Amino acid sequence: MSYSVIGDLPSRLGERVTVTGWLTGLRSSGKIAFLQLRDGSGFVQGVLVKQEVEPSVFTSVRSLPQESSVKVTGLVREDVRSPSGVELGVEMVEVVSLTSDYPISPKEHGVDFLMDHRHLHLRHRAPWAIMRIRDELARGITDFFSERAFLRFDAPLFMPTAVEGTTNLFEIKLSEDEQAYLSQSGQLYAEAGALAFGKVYTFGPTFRAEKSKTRRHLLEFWMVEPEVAFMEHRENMELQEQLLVYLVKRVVRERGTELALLGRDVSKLEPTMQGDFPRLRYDDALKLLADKGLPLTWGEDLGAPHETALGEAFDRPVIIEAWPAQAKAFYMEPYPDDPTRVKCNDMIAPEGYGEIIGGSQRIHDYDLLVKRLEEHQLPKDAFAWYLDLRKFGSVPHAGFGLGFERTLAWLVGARHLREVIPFPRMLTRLYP
RNA sequence: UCCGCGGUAGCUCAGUGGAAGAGCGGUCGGCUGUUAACCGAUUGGUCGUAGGUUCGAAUCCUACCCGCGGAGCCA
Repeated sequence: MSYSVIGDLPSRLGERVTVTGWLTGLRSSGKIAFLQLRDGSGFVQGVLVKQEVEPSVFTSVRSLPQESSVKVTGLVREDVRSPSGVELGVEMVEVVSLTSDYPISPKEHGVDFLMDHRHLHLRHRAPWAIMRIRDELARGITDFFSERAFLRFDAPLFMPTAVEGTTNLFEIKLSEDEQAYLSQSGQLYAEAGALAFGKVYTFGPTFRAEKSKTRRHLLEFWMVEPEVAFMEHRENMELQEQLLVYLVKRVVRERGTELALLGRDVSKLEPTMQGDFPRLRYDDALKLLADKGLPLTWGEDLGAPHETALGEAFDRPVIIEAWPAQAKAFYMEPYPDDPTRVKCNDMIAPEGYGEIIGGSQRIHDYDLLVKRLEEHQLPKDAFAWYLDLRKFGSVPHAGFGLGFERTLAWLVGARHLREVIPFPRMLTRLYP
């Protein structure tokens, strides 16, 4: 026997089908029962009329608890009252497994309760819609780069040393006298990849041991890090903009049902689809912030309120470029006419979602990079291989890192990053 | 690490010194088109933990634990 998929039912009007899935809810009166069914591909309502089936079938179905697993056979028919336009006229219900005391009722629940039951919560509508959009976004990323002849290049997760300073790293004890750290960025390895393959990108998990308890932080999150040989600062920003435009267009086009289910106001994403992201130099950003009553001294990094203010000042992502060298990482290429600034940029999402991209042109001069390592008191031995990239056929190159969950949270309008990853890892959350 | 808020029924919460409550969920019954259905009945408690004040503490005080939001830092 072959089973049908709920998501396909609108195209199968008039057919007798059997769907497999779970009962998300049930309402009944003395003579009619409504079964809310879910199979992962979508949702459909089954209608069971008492006088059309065996009396015992009606009685047993009426008392099925929420989340019982079932196989339901019936006729697919049109109904204007259904959100998907179709419902299932139920003829037979086979119970696969009865459930009792399912903890998530169809009423309001708190965050902590839902996260304690995340393994079950994922079955419900909002997580369902978000995970389908997450999948679309991930495939959008691989398609975007694949279409542009980038090689997917997987960076290691165990690292011998820090990429940018030793704080905020999770330590892993390999043996009594050897330790490693969980990767906080695959960038350095992506640079090796760029010099081997021209255009590469990494896409994988990243770890930051920051004591941050905010809606914009996870201990474990996914990052996309493209790196391109012979690409410089300006092209780097163009690539970032193209990627964002592509991803937003794709998600809006392919996942409209899910965005609607989440109540996302898609009109807020339209400006982004037009491209043409505003670009501010760091100094201009400072002026804009001062006008908004958020003054900063030159050289300081932006704080959360500054980021929010900048993000809210525009209807699409805003790029902040040409930062003071002192506020940025050691590997960033300085401007030749002004070594106090580096060729880098952040991209800040609108609607208060904060920084979603950090990118830069990397230093390709051997001596300058050695000098920077010394200035930042980083161990030169550990970076010997990284210096080799500047010793053997060094070229200008650039890249960036895109925070996958932050981008996704913005697209779906999530209140917190923990909503957009299947099992969030936070300071206070390792279970389930 | 710091600042603010919170912890009462399975869930969401009210109760701020005088008899532990409501809605939802569960259970039983009713209802032929429900959309978080509705109606009736019923079930349900270590008031975060420990100590203190008081004739009397969910309520006031102290300490601790846990969670939520934010800051710093970052994507």
